[in-house]
Amino acid sequence: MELRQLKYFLKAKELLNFTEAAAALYISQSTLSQQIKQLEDELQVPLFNRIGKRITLTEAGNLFALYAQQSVNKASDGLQFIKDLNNLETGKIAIGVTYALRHVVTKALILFSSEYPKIQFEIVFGTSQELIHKLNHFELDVILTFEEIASEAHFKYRELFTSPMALVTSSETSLIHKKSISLKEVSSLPLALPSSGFSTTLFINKAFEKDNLNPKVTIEINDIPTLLELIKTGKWHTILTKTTIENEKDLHAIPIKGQNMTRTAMLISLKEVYEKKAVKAFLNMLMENLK
Amino acid sequence: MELRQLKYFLKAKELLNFTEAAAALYISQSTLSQQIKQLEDELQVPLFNRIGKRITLTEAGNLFALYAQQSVNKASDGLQFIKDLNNLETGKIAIGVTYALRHVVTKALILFSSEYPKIQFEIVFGTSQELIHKLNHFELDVILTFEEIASEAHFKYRELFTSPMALVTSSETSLIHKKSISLKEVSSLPLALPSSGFSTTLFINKAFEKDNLNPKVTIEINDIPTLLELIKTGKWHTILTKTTIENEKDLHAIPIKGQNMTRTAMLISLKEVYEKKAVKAFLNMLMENLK
DNA sequence: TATAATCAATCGATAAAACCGATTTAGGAA
DNA sequence: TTCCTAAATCGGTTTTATCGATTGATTATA
Repeated sequence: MELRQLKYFLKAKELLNFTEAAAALYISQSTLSQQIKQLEDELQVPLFNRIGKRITLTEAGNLFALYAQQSVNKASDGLQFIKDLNNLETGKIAIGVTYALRHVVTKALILFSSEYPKIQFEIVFGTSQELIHKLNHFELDVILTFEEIASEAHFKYRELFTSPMALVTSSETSLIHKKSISLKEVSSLPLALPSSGFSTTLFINKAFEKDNLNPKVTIEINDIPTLLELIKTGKWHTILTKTTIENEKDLHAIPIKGQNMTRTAMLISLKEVYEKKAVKAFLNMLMENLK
Repeated sequence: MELRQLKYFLKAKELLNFTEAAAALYISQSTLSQQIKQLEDELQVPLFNRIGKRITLTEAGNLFALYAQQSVNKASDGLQFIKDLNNLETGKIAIGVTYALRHVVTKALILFSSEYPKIQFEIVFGTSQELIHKLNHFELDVILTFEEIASEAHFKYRELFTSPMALVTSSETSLIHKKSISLKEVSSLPLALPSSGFSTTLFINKAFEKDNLNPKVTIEINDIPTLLELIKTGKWHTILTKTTIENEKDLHAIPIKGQNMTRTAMLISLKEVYEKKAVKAFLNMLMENLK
């Protein structure tokens, strides 16, 4: 039993005339006869009565038609659904973002959703490690994060922009007039940093180590909004990429001096996994929006 | 898109391993690869990600699988349904009966229903002409009636039994002691007959004509139960086949003398129309029951 | 009533395609 | 590295879907 045969049968049922049905199907009458016969052989029951040159449906034919129609419909529904998927009329995008890049995503998200309102989103915030783990387990389509120390062969990397590492401080402190600040100066300030799992912390700790500096880290915290809350009190300072506090009114970012004190924001996805049409479109819009 | 391909795809989806799926489907891995590829080409989207030697489902694959599964299911449901039909676990039998033969049908009906309780029945009582009309319009599978004057080529006839024409009279009348009665005697009695559309009436009127007799028909009526009601009063007599009043307690049948005074009960069906399994089984049981 | 037209079935031939085995390619394991 | 394994690819074979022509039978019509 094949969909082809079911379609032939349904057309023959509709027209109750093999010759016309064959014409409507763009096949020869001979072919139609044979395919119907084959279907009947498989079901071991005639679907049509052959009364002289006329045909009528048998009971079996009439009842079987219901199932045949549904089978054909489901298949064509599936085809239609895939087409919708390609036209961005359905589908889901799962994005992982490190907190530092949340503004980049939200801006693109708002724009994209107004153009393709039917596309669903799942946004996952987390550390780079967490997100990469999810990416490897096919739970995410793409992640937005800063460059990794070691690049992996099965990932596809797309650079977005660079952002300097910066001392983040309350707008109220006396530091805000400085154009830039050295790592040594930073190390003497009371610091509250993201937990060691965060890539920014990993990155900056390496820099301190290299310069043999001992920063005064009094707080480690794994939630950035809470961290920013603390910084706003003026009692602590922290170190983040400048992008992270782009839209924060009460905070100020002072770039840190040094050659390697900039980081590159990247898109990371799996090289060999088919990239959904919707994801492609979203990423294009996101990158376009950065220019 | 063919059911074959959908089945292949679903098996591959289930095992996530082309080699194993091919083995489970009793086809070569090469064939499976090709058929999946063909399906993907038609949908214009990959269903599987090929990550090294592993495969995983794409979003499209995962969503399409729902439709594929339903399409396959509907087709196999159809097949199963037809099998049930052949096993008499479903289906409908439409029988036309002339009133005279109702006991024959009801007896078989009760017996058959206890063996095949899932089979539906539609019983249509009517005159031979009415029933034959319905038979020709495929509204009935088979009819039970007495032999027709003219047999038609596109009908299939099966004889059941013969039954004498009889004068039917109330059990109270003085006639009940007679073993038989002549047509001439009958013609002198007050008669209530079925309407002229009934084959029994057509039949007996021809016999009267042949013998140049003028029967005293005071009532014609097209409903047999009402007719019998009238006969029970003893005021009238009627002429029916003996079978007609088989189970009537208050009535008595006296066979009419003469060579052609018996009628043959028959099954009539359409020659070139497929006879349902259920109908076959029912008619077998009916005929078996007459022995 | 003969004749023509029509329709489904059948036949033989052809083109299409499903399928297989062998080979290639490449990832993953030892 | 080398071996093992899984999917893709290639070339050839078998199967089958398809066609055109014909047959057989029914219906319409002249």
